[in-house]
Amino acid sequence: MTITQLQYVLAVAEHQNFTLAAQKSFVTQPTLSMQIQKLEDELEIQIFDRSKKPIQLTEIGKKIVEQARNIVNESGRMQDIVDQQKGFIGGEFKLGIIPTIMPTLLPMFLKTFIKKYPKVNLKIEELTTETIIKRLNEGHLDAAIAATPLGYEQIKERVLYYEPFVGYITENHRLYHKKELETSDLDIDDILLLEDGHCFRDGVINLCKTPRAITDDHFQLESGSFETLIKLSNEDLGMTLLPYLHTLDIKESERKYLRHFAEPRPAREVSLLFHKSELKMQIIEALRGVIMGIVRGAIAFHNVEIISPVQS
Amino acid sequence: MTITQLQYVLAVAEHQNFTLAAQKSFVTQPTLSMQIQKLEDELEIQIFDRSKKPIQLTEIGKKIVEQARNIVNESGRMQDIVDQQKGFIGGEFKLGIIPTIMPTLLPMFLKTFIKKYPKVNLKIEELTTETIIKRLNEGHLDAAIAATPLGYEQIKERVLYYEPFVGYITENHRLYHKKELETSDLDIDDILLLEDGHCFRDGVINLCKTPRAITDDHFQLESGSFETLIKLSNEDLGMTLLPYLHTLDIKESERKYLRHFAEPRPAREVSLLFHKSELKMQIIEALRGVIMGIVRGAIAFHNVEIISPVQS
DNA sequence: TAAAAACTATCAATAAAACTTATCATTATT
DNA sequence: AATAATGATAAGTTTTATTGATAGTTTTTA
Repeated sequence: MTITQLQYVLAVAEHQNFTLAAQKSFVTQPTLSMQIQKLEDELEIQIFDRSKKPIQLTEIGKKIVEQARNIVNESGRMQDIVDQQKGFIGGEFKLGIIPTIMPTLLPMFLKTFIKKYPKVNLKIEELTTETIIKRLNEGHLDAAIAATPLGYEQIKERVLYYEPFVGYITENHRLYHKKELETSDLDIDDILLLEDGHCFRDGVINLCKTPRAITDDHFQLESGSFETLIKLSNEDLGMTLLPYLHTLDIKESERKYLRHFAEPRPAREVSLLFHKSELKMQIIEALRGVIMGIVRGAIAFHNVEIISPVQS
Repeated sequence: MTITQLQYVLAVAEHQNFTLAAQKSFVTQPTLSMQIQKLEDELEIQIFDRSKKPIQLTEIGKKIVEQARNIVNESGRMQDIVDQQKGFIGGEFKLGIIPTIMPTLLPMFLKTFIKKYPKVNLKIEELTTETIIKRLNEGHLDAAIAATPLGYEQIKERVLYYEPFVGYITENHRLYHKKELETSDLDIDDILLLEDGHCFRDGVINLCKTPRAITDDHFQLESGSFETLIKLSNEDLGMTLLPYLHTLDIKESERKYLRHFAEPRPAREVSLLFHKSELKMQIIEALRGVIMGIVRGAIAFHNVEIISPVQS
């Protein structure tokens, strides 16, 4: 049994197709077929059920894949150990970010990060939370930034900051004349929300359970942009909640519609996610350090109470 | 990086000698040298400091070895997974047993075990607790039976049974005329004990802290046999404590010296030990099943209160 | 339903690697 | 200083992984 064979198995398990898996592994299809057969012969089991199309894992195959992933991960960590010892922070690093965090957070830390760690070859992708989890489990992402808590067994979460929501309320709304909002003011049917996991923290109001928040009788919204929400809100279709950082670049003419909350402020928890195998942990820690530093900076220059990073 | 290379590294780390490590790995010395160099080149670090004699691990080398052991263990588990799926219980299994448990316990379960699991090629070695821990960590033992608790980070313990101690008290001893002993009767300076970890359980009296129990002013004892203790006791050098199973084959003429304890009986905890990686877990479970069954049997045929297996 | 496409297995040839024997260089031991 | 022990190096051999070509299936398309 070789590590290479295990990598081939993982590739086939993932793509459910020998030819494609071979391409992704940068070998020809016969190479991959033969190596997998060799492994199957050695273990005296069938890993894949080739009669089904697309190819399926056998029962035992699923366990083999799980263990193979484990071994391949642990092998990958060998280089991590060396890097860590050398104090080397570098190499390819794939980071996923959800759409509602990407435009506000990324510009804040990217420049600082690539300047501080020039040897890291950062590859950033905008992905949904669902895709992020899948990619992290498959090892195609090294880390991700998303709204939490998610509570996946295989994924670790490190809170970066809590981002309060700010109400966006136009003239004709019943709450327009309130100076400060209370969580008790909120009527769930009256708020325009995005689909991804916004959690009002500490269980004040937990909106996690509404995967597609906007399911009014009249319309459904699947856009991922707060711009859309603002526009809809301007059309008097309801109030909306914007994460604080998004409110920083709202047009001057619309700022008058912003209403902050009184304590306890509803907020979304934004965390750095990574696989529990903790591969490339030095880079993850470096990234976390940079972002947390930036967040502390943001507090200094803006409203101290707006962004509250986790104590540590 | 290959699994074979990692195995070579482990061999050298263990034997501190390339030539010997090569022999143990069933390859020639140049093969091993070259493969290790290749790995060092690939990782761009030195794993071994060849200037020191015997060869030493570098700082980073120690971490590499730790991770290598991890990967090799996980690789070994692949066959376990297959075996488990097939319901196959077989292959080589190396079991260590401490000297004070070996003669009484082994005859009780060996026949049953090899009959029930004929495909297991059991290799049993009598070893000290210290050696057992070392071998389990190095992967040269699959499991062991010893007095517990030991509390090693890397080693898991599964209690097999609690074996009460029975006093052996000759005519001239002050306690000879007591029908039943109390733990409060015991005078630690007056008892002949073996060196290995006898623990009076539940903190009644904890003798774990006396690594070499017999350190009288007059003599020291390093024998590992209760026979010796009995003979010394017969010479009026003090009373002794014998594990219950050892009292079963004491000569008729000496049985009159045996004194059982009143509750709470001091006892030693006897456990099955194995590495936390849980390699060959099916065989370990099979072994545990057989021994626990035998212990239950012993209770049925002897004194129910003598051996109390852990509830489960 | 026949033809085309997609996909995996097999075979022979080749490139890469792991391994061996022989030998050298260096470091301990006598 | 001689000897033994030990690891590195070199050249040659064996083994293994990989490739390109192709055959055999199954699925998709026309």
